[in-house]
Amino acid sequence: MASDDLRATRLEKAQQLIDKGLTPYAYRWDVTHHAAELQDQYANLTAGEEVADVEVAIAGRILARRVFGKLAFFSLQDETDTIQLYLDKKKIQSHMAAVDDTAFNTLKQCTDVGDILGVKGSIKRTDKGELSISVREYQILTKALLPLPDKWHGLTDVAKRYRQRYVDLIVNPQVRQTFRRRALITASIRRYLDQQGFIEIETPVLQSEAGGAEARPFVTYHNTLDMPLYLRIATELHLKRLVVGGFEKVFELGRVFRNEGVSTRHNPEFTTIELYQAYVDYNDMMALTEAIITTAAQDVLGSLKIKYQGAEIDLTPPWRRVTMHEAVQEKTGLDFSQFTDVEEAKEAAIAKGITYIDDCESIGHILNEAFEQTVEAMLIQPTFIIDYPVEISPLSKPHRSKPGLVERFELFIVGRETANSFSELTDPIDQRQRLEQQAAKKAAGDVEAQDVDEDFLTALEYGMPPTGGLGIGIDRLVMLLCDCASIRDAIAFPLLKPEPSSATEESEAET
RNA sequence: GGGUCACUAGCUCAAUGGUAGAGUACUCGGCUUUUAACCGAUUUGUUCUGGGUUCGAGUCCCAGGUGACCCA
Repeated sequence: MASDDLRATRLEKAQQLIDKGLTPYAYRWDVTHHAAELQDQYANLTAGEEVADVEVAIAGRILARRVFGKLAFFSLQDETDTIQLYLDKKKIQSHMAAVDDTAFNTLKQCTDVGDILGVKGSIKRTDKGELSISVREYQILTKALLPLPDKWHGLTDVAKRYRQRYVDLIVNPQVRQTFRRRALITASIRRYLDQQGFIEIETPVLQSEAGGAEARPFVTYHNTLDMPLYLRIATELHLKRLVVGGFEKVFELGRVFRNEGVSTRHNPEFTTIELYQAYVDYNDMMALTEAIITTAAQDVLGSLKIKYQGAEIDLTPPWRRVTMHEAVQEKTGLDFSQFTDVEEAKEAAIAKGITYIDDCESIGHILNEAFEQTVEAMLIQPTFIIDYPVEISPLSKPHRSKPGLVERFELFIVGRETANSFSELTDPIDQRQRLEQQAAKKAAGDVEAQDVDEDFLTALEYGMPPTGGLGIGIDRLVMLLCDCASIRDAIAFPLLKPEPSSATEESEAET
């Protein structure tokens, strides 16, 4: 096959290096500069000008080769940027005679696009205006055996980009930028919370009961304890135990796992931050949500006016606050607070075109369906939807003035739920009843309902201070701030089905 | 879960049911200011998989795989 031919050619070149007493896989290279530094430092160097009395050393991957008889130009890419190498035969041969008396030929014959090269040299800007390193010495640090994708068209096959993210990262600079920004976003959030006096405490991923959210968990098994375990679906119940224990500002930024479908907005493992602050309520959490997200946007993008998939989003606080009832009434004309009977509410909703509500067992559930179907996608600018029905909020404190509702909000940006928060339910008796209702739904076959977490209830009986809690979907925040259309663009290694060929190899290996 | 679309050389893509092609990459030769370098030459295939229709299938039909988009 042709790919094997290409590989064989490169293996042959690696052997040629060995035959010359060189190695295709070096041990180290002293790097003094990065490409971006040099581009910046010599930005004012004019075309044709040289700075011969410096020596810089950089290393990176060869992205392009333009080879002439006694001169060559390579483009070298390191983590920061690319820079051109000016490779003059005479200069290289005179400096490298001791190592390889045919050093320029070796460079021409044994290097390929994709190889990793270390170079030392001085600085010049060529007559054509390209900043270059005028190379005195080089070393092939790593010989690549596989060719990079087409230099002009790049790698566009979406499946291949996700499966071979390393190739995607090499050839698509904007992908590197996304993951650099992702790291800046999480660092910004941690820094801000640290400044506010929060501490991060890690809670268990493996749990005997998966609670804190309505979702189907992954199941695993502990051999020596001989018991099933669940991968956490939320960090909520353990962080609240820490509040009971006396931590007043606590959070965890980490991975949770939900055994559900994959889409442009869902990956089975995703990252959330949950934080809990004693002695405050959901109003304080709205202010904190604004602060965390605007700080991250400023730190990463330097602006609160951002573009997402062509839409202008203005993150300047304060963000609009509207109750779920008002939002639904605005779109449908239905005032769900007027209904007293489930069937009556159902008929009214169906008349307005709301579908899939046959199984709804409460007015609150119908309201939520109406919200998801008519309002959610319209919430492009940041909007807090507040005051949810108690039936869909088993962990929130009852609203202090609106019966049937809880003190809860969700933040929507570009039509997507981005944060979820409530005044936490601290009454252990009420909490027990709500969890028992969940358990009854689970017993009736609802795979997303939670179990009664007895130890959590015990903790509440020792007394939890009034507490505001907040969860933010980090992947969705990264999507927003990095302009990613799919959650897979915000996750370095999203979950994919194994390729068919590797699956058959595995089944063969079993025997 | 349902619908639509895609899958051809390492990469990006062509090909009325009638000999599978181009660009790029690779290989060889030339070249000291290129930057998608250029010029000349050679080479590159499980057309996603398995069936079927047909004298003949990359193309039409059926089933499956993987993915994208939309809907739930």
